Amino acid sequence: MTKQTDLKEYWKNNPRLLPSVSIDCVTLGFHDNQLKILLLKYKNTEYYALPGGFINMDEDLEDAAHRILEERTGLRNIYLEQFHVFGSNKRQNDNTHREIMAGCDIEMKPNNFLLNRFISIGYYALIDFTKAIPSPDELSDSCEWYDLDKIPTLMFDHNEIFRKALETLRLMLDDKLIGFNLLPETFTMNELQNLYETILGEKIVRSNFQRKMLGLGILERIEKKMTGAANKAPYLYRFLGRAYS
Amino acid sequence: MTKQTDLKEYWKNNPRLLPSVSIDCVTLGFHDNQLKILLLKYKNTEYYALPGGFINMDEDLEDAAHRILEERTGLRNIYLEQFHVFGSNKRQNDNTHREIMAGCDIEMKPNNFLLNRFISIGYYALIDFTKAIPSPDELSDSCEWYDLDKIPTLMFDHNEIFRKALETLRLMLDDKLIGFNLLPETFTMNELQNLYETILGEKIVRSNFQRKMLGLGILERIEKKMTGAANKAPYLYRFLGRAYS
DNA sequence: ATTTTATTGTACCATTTTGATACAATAATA
DNA sequence: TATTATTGTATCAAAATGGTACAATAAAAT
Repeated sequence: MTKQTDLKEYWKNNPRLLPSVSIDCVTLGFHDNQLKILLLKYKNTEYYALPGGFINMDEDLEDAAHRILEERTGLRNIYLEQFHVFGSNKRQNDNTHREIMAGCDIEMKPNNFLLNRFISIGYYALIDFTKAIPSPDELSDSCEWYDLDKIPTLMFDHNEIFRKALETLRLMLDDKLIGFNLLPETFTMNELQNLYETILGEKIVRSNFQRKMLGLGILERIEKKMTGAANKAPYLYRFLGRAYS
Repeated sequence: MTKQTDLKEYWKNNPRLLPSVSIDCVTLGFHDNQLKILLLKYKNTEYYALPGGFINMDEDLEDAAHRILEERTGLRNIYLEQFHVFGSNKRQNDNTHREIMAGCDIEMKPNNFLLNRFISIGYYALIDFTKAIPSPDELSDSCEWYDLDKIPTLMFDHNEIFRKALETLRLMLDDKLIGFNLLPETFTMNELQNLYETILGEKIVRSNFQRKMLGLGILERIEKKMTGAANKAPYLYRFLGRAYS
């Protein structure tokens, strides 16, 4: 499915995919003290979108989400969580689909698979920015990180999907200790705090944050990190909780 | 679709429903200090199931869930919340479907709609037990309340769906103040506490619970309720939060 | 009519958690 | 050696929570 002719054949015919159901992924990474989201831009259009895809006929929903994310990031065993299903009857737009396909020189017959109604299952993925290798799919010419405050207008209801993902993430952050999935193996307390502040969108008092985190008993203190800065060197920490799959 | 012949026609043919997607509802009520769940039993079988259904081609997902619940309870404007999608590839069993249909004297052709793969979107519904009028669907001969600790083995993955619903409900109880949907218009503090204890599965110290609930500023104190018991009469309260739709 | 009983509403105190400030320690620089 | 910026931790006040106590009271018992 890498060659253009194969691609055309694939999307012209109705492939063996589970009808009516799609997956959209809100894929978050953390870099330069900023939360970033991975977005696609379709070839020869101004349409931005969340990475997404469909479910193979014999594929578990969960597996499909992992497969889709692996194709966009190169990463396996990503931390992925379902957060909502978007099922409005009018969430799609046939013309948009046609323009996207036209951008790839693919003609859509009226009975094309994509022109059916789809509900979309939203997953959010928390990944280690340093390990991901974003790569566009066959229909898009870019797959890039965007700052959360610079998200462009997205296709269909994808902006709403993002909003709901962030809302859920904020709700679950303390409860499930999932923030660590966004950091590399080792990190300083300051990096962890910046992550929390960015996700929650509010400042936290440094000493209290440190007390809380250390009190959870989930951090292993490693050696000090000599940053080269003219001040006391911070410790590095490692997250002791189970690695999520 | 009330007569038997219509029913047969309906299920024999592939109706205009959104393929691959079903809805299952964990419908909870509170009565006699017990949480109850609404379950169906299919005609002439030993199969118990959550009330569920399908989505019409032009129907919003949310609307479909409300419609399905209205058919089983007679209630509109139920408090309904999506909590998870169940999408394992092997969650269904064709023989079970055939037995259920056989119990209704309906023959299933190999290409019958029901024999396709479905993912199921789980909703939990919190309803006022006193207002609901449970009524079975065309395929079942009973639609009844069961105590949570007396739930029989359910069809497919419905026991897991229930478990996940309860887990989500516990998580959301304090955060979203949704428990009130399970009570009638007015209630005593004791009834409210019993509800919380039942959902959370643990005892709460009475005075602290009262302090917490009154402190939220969401309860209006009405007149006293003369229970006829030989003790101080409790106040009745009304929930001041917005009524959920 | 008075006492008894069970439950309610609330006060009270001890403990824990949280919010905010202060300060000694320290890696690099001046 | 002093300076600077940041870190790790201590400390204190305020708020929230857990637990006990007790007066109030509706109906039943005496």
